[in-house]
Amino acid sequence: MPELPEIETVRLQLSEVLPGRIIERVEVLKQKSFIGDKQLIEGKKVIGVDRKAKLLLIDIEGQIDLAIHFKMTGQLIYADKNRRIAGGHPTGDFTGDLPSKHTRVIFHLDRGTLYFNDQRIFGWVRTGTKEEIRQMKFLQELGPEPPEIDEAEFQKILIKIKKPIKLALMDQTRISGVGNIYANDACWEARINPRRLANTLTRKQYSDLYNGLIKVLKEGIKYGGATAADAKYIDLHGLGGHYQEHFRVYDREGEECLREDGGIIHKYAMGGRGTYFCPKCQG
DNA sequence: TTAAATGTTTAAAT
DNA sequence: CATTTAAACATTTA
Repeated sequence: MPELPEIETVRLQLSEVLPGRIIERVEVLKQKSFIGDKQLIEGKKVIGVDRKAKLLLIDIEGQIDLAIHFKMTGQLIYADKNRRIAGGHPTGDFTGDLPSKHTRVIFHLDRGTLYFNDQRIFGWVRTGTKEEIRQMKFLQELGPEPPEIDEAEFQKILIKIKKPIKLALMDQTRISGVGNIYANDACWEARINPRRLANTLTRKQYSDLYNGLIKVLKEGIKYGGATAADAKYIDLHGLGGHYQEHFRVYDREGEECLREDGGIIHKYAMGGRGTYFCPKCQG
């Protein structure tokens, strides 16, 4: 569930258990999922857990970072004899036997175990010195994330982009952290058609969009991110977030618009991603 | 059987 | 060269 609120939720949860732990051994089950030298972190202590947009950064003693990108289906599960903390793409792996068939990397800790699972193998785990990680192309090209830019800066960035507003919001090199769910919901909040070109909004629309985006991102974090609606087994164990119960338009095709204007949420593909909107209030 | 899935990454086109 | 679009990546589920 890789979007800023979901990764932030994972960060907050892991911050409760990882600091102070020693990574005794790293077991790589899928070579494609691991980049770098595992010996850089073996035997080292975890200092803290940070995040940059959708990238999770685990701070390791000795100026080392462990960067983890979830992409579409990555998940991180911490398990010890007392509890299990899971975040990322919601699947039965959260509560089933570990390692599962999707486990790609296992971090054996002095107390507990951290599993990196990734169904589609798009995600990656990477080790490096803090400098090496900072120099990564991905981080170098990342734009600012919404909470750290104000309304004026937000407008300044978007007015230079000549593509549909929803795609502009999802362009990580311009604005980072926003993915498909929150881009869809932010457009609804601001009553803007997702297809509208980013450089053609009115002053008020930039303002509404900025506020709408901040609102849905904050709400996403508040509810612990989104978890697939069909992941009941996860809710039963208290391992899932609840933003999905507050979706404005995402995954609501055919349902009534929340504004009670009688609109029915439509869905179509734009940029290869599901795009949802209400033809009445986002016409 | 075909389509789609919370994201980049790379190649191609403009 | 900078910007935008399309395909690719690999697997599972509807």
